[in-house]
Order: sequence, then C-alpha cells, then structure tokens
Amino acid sequence: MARAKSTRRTDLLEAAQRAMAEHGAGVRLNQVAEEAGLTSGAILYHYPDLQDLLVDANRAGMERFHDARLKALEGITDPAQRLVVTITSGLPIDEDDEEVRLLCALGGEAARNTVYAVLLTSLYDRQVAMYQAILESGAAQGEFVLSGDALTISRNLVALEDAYGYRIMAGHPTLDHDACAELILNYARLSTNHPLPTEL
Amino acid sequence: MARAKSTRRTDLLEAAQRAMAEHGAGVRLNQVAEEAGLTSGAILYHYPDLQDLLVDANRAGMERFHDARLKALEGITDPAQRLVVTITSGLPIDEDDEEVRLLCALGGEAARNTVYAVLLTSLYDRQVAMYQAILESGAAQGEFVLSGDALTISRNLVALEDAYGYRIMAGHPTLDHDACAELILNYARLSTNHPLPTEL
DNA sequence: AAATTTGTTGAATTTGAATTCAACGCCTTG
DNA sequence: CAAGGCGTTGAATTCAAATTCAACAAATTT
Repeated sequence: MARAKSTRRTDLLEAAQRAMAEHGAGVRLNQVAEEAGLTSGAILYHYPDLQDLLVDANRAGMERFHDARLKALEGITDPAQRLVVTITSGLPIDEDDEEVRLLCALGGEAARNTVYAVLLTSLYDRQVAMYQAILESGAAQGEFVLSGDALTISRNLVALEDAYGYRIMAGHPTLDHDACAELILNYARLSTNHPLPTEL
Repeated sequence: MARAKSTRRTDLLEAAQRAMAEHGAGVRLNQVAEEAGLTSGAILYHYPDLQDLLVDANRAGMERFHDARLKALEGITDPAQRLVVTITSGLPIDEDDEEVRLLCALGGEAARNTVYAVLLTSLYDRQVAMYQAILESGAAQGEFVLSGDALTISRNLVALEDAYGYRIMAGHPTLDHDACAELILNYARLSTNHPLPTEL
C-alpha cells in the first residue's frame, strides 16, 4: 500500500481534474494515470469506469471553486465589499487558471452530456443564490437601491462572470481579469445604485 | 463523380458541423464520414488532416451564425427594434439548437486550442461591434440614453447572450429562450433608458 | 512472524480507430 | 466512344488505447 488511504481518493480526483483541464472532456485513461503517477491498471482498480472518476472529479472541482468563493467572503460584512470580492473571485486570474479551465471544458461538454449539464446547472444556481443573498442584505441595509429584483440581477451577474471566464481563457487580447471585473462592476453599479469602489 | 463539385465542399463542412455538434471537439473521422454518407477514405481524400476540416467547418459555422443575425436585422430601422431582434437572435431556440451546440463545444475547446480561441475571440468581437453600431445609432437619434460607453454595454450584452446560450443548452429548468431574452432585455433597458418592448 | 488483504505493476490481449491503397465506376474531354 | 482523371470504396495494415490478469510488494491482521 503506497499511501494513506484517506488521501488516495483525493489524489485520484485531483489527478483527474488536472488531466481533464489539460486534455478536455475526451481525456484518456493513460493521461489520468500519468497525472496521478500510476499505471492505468491502478486507476481502474479504484474506478472501473473512467467516466465515474471524471464525474466525481468535476463535482469535487466545483465544490472547491464554490467553497473558495464563500471563504473569500469570510469576515467581510460591508455589502459593497462583499459584492466586489465576489465578482473578482469568480473570474480566472489569467488564461492558465486550471480551475476555470476545467469548468470551461465542462461547459462545452454539458450541451451533450446530461450528467455534466446537471452539475453545471446546479453550480450556476448556487452562485446565483450567493449573489442574491449579498444583494438582498445590501438592499435591506439601505446600501443598495436595486434596479429590479435581486434574482434577475444575480442571474445576470453570474452569467457575465461565466462568459468573461471563457473570454479570458481564450486569451482575448484586451479582456484580462481586471478589464472583465470592471465590465461586470459597471453592471453591478448600475443595478445597485452604488459606486462600488474597485479597491477596498 | 457522385455530386456537383460546387456543393461537395459545403457538404463536407456541414457534415463536420453536425458531427462535431453531436460528438464534441473529440469527434472521430468515422463519425464525420457517417454524417456525410461516405467512408473515411473519401473524407481523407479531400482533407488529409481531420483537424483542418474541423477548423474550416467551425469557421463556416460561425460565418453562418453571424450572417443570420445580420440578415435578421435587414429592413428594420428603429434602433429599439434592432436591439430586441439582435438579442433574440443570439440565443438558441431550445436545447436542440445545433448551431449553438457547435459554438458551445468550441468554447470548451478554445481554452486548450489556440486556433479555436482565435476564431471565437474574433466572433465575440464582431458581435460586440454589431451591438455597438446599434447602440450608437440609437443614441445619435436620441432614442437611447446610454448609461455608459457603447463598447462597455455591447461587451456585456454579448457576454450575457453567450452565457445564457450555455444555460439553455444545458437544459436549465427555468431559463429557456424567452426567460433569458427577458433577462438580457432587463440589462438592455437599464443601460439604454428605453422601455424596449418585447413584442414589435 | 505467518497469513491475509490491499494496491500496484507490467506484460498479453482485445478493441477500435486511423491510415493506406489497389481497384472500380462515373464523368469529362478529345 | 475511347481515354484519362476524379471520387469513392472496402479490405489490409498500422497504430494507439482499453482491458485483463498473474504476480508481487506493502500494509494489516491474527
């Protein structure tokens, strides 16, 4: 037995995440094995069906992504700051961001794969709920004056960060992380009637 | 010789589009051949490298998508109507829309494939330019009172339609074509100060 | 410390797709 | 209508990945 059992599963999931981020949804068993530093037989021992591993890996990847965003909010109480931080944390840092690369690969696959579609839809809805809570608490405190209902604004905010994630990952010459954040903030300011300073 | 030469190339491109829409970026030569009603050898005769065919097919698919949107605008002069029509024509009708399915597959691949990244980036920019022209002419006519510069608003409009395209294709339970159009229109109204009636 | 279980390898096998190509039918041209 | 090239097929070959499994090593139990 090469490793403590508790980390074995995590190792496999992370290897699968890296492999899928690099090679896309059509990633090969051997590519996952290489990423894990094992042979294909060892992978198969734990996951007789590669698809199951990939689904688990993606689920874990989404959890991590979502959790990281929630964690970035910890300790921040000002609604405006919460909103700015959330917008910033939803965009890839640059086009090498592995976490977002995985999500992009998934998005392309979701149109043809029900399981991935369900996972991504659920992630989208959870992110919408996250924005909604921020907007509503900000409105309740009188900080924000919403231009419409919080659900509509939240859906648009998540949609914007999703789309700009793709633009950044595709290496758009002018739309980098900061430019995209500013574009989304532009909408956020408009719909909250709050100046939302970029710097805290 | 089975067919008139002028349609042969088009046939192949369309077969490749269908095959890639159905099977994703990892589509097999045989799948393209089956879509075309030929054997793999025949495909290889015209395109020794499948990747070249796929790139050409995607380029053609984007042209068609963009041209269809421009055509939908023909004869419409009222800026508000032009804006509404453009928003509507950018979204897939339903989750079976093959044209958008192809674009989604491409988007997922673009994070890992430079050629596709360039193609998609250019499509994005052209669509931004399309919105920009509409917004600026509407502003010049005094119909729209823009909340910011036209480029910013246009970038956000295209980003929204891209993202909602993915949501619709992933079969979101509540976000269908009309719901998404309404969400985008919500932003469009906000940023143009125009009521933008849904029905013409 | 022997026996058992767990995880892993590497080689052999199977599977399936890409590639190559000789042969063939159809269309065009001389 | 004969000759030549074009487009296509289907079979043979090559190539690459998935799958299977006997054997082995490390950890665990008894």
